[in-house]
Amino acid sequence: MGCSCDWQRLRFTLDPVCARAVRHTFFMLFKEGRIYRGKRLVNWDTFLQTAVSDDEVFHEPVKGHFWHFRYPVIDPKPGEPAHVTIATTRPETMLGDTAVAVHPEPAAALDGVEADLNQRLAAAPAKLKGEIQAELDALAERRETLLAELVKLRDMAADGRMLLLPLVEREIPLIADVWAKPEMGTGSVKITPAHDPNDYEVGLRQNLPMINILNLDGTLNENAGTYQGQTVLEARKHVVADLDAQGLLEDVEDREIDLAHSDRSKTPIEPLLTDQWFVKMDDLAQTAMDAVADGRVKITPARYEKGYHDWLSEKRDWPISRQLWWGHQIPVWSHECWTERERDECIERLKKDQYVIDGKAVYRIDEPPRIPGVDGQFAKLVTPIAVVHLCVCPDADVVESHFKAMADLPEVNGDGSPGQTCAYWIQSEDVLDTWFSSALWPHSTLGWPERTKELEYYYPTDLLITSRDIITLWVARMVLTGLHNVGKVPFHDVFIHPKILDSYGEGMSKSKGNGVDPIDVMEKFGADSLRFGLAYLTTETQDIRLPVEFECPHCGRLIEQTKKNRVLPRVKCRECGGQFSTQWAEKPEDRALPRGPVVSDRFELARNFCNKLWNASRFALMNLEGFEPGEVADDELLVGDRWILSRLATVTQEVTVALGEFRYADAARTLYGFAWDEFCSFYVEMVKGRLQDEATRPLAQRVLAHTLDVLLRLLHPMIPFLTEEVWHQLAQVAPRRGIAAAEPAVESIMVAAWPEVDRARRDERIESQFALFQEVLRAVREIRARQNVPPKTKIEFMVRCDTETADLLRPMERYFEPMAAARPTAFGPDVERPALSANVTLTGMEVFVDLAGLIDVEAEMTKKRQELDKLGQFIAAKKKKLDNESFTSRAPAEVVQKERDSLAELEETRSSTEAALEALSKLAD
RNA sequence: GGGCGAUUAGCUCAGUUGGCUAGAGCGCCACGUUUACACCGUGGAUGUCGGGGGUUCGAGUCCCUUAUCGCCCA
Repeated sequence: MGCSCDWQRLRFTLDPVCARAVRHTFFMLFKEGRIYRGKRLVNWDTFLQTAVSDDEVFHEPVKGHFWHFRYPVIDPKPGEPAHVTIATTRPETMLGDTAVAVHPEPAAALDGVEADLNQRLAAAPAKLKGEIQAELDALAERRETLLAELVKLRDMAADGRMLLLPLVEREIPLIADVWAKPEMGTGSVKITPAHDPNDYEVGLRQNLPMINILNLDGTLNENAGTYQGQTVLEARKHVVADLDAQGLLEDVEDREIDLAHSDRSKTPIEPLLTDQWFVKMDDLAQTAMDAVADGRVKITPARYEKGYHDWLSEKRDWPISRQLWWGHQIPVWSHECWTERERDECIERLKKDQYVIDGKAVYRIDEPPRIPGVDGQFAKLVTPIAVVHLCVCPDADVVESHFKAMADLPEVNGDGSPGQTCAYWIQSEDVLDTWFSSALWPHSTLGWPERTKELEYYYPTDLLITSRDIITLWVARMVLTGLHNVGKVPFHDVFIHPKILDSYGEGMSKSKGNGVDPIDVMEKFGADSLRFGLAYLTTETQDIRLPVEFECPHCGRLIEQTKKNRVLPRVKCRECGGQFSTQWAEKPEDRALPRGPVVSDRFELARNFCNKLWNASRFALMNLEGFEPGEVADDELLVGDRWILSRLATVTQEVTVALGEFRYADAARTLYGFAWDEFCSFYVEMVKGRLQDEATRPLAQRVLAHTLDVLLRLLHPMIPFLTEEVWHQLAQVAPRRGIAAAEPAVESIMVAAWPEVDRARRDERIESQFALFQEVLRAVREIRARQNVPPKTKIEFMVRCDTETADLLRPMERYFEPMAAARPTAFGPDVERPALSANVTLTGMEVFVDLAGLIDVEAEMTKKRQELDKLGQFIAAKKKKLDNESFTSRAPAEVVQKERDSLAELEETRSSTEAALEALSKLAD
């Protein structure tokens, strides 16, 4: 795409330079106590035996059951129920239950739900009212039958009643927690903190034990007692049967369950509680918030700052462990201590270690909380009494090998007899979240922690351009690590670009197959078109639709891209029946087919523009033969020259400002309009004649070469290849160029200076003079088209206007011939309307084309009537506005005056149009 | 559920601080290959600015509300 990458300094986050920065950062954070180990539920794929991220999980409804079980109450008091009934879709998880919850305020909770439903009922369309009413009825019923029971249970919970978990024979508490929804199920809910995300939250709130019953392969572990070794589904069957046998199965409902599946293995996900490493975010997050709040980092468009702040202000700790086979392995070595003596000896040894004393190795002791109430019970909890974690300084390899060697040290028992090898340091098998190394990118790539000259020179960088879904994952973390490690923000500006959607308004993704392969676009339209096309699309909005079609390589016809065909490796053309391959073609027989490229209007626009620019450049180069550089004196310049130079200065200004504010689409659109509608359509056309004449040629060449030179430089960021090529060709004919002073051009446009705004060239008078000319030219062309006068037939015209306007138009006389095959015969106030003529009335001007023998009176009269009709409407609207007292008295004076002037002009136009119509009707008679 | 964005011509999009007789490209219609360009030129047709309310002399633009769609977070 023509990106100017620094190919001399390639980096990959896993290479030694970046890896060192990762180790260094981890060590520092560990030493500062910002890294700790904690529990977290992950999506566990039991088939692949790996954790998968949330976006690799899809939900699919499957047929299942809702089983209602009774848990016996231990020592119920008189009047209290002997059982609590819970309902579950995953019976086997009851083996890991550590509580049953009821709502602390069941009546109030039901009131809330009811109020909510009533509100929805009032607002709902008629066809949904029935459904909501049914829900309300069910709720009322529930209030009758269940509420008293729930209140009783809540009181029992407050009184500390325990339940006996069946099969496992474990005592578990009845607790009050808002997670229990009185409107759902039985109103009581079993709590399995190690196997359900919501229950996990409850477990944290209520300080419940978390019992993991699952092995990594999806079979049950020793905590499941007699069910150990069974798969989840086997255990489910047996648990249900055993509870049934004990008379504890109350009911079974059929139910659709929204089950999470792994995208990769397509097997159901098991939520699993695992040990993970976290980075504490409290003050780190604050530094990143401050950097944006005080403007050291500016996010564009500004609305994205809100998301950045909201996310950071939650200060949620950053889980950095990933269970993947690749990545930076977490540089922590752990030792599990199963006895207090073992723990104490391990710590003693570390305290005396020279590396620890020198601060080159740091350790932390994790003492998992002893689980209350379940010790000695059926569930034997395999938890060491302490785990010592060691992190070593990455700078000295010896430190690491020193501790690695400890693994082999024989432990000596207190009585001097040899014991087992205990100081066994095991490195975590997990790897770091890729965002951990990516977060360091702005400084790790420059050699940090070394104070390299690259770091000195390039850091902080200027601008990061990225996608909005990555603001929190990446941008925030780069800011925070940059501040932590280097002490300075990594960049001053962040520009968030819009996202391209397909014709259905959906984001592009690999699984949907609706992505557009940029290689396809480049092969079909060229790299410049892709780049300019994208710049043209880069507006301030957040999404852009890019509908694409397949182009049949056999017949060239366009085939709509549908949800069906966009994922196919080969597509058959409906028109010609020919088959072609797509970006998904992998099999040799598919790849052998001709490729059907994906095309879009958006890239056609860009391609056409590049083509136009190329042809205009070609014209210029052809006509620069014999070019001689030379200073251009102001008084030599013609109106056309002054005009294009004035416009060039304005456009340079606009584009420079737009790029500075990241308004890429504005810059692209401005340049598109200038290059096509002004440079090509007017300047090039006007200069043609002058280039044929030896006397006028040198000056015209100098202005043309200069204008092209500046235009190329302005377009170069968006059209790098074409502009570079033209730049070189221009250097062949005009190695020295420029209008103020001819200077040698640099060898590549890549290193050419950005054009400076030549303010002195900006000339409003010239621009309005030129606008007059353009208006008259358009009028003449319009009459020709309207009257069907063949393009080659020369016509004559005259303009009635005031003398001032006539003076402005007269120097442009010569351009009407080449541009409209027309010759002006008179300008000024004395111009009389020719007998046989068509006219166009402009503000302050009337253009007459003498059409003796050519005129189609009827067509002309129709046109005039249409014009009068429209004018009448405009005049009526203006009059109404000006008759409105409150407008004339309250609107600013200049606005009112503007309206008055405009009304006067419209009325003038109307009277001359009426006169023209009258003259025509006389002719018709 | 919360946040952000979109809704303007058949399609894809512009429209700065309210002053608009609402623009562009593609597509459409008519004419035209004049020696840079048919990936072109000239001209033309096309809009209740999603719906409803409000503020204002004046609303595509500001406020409220509602609908539909998309994205992010829970």
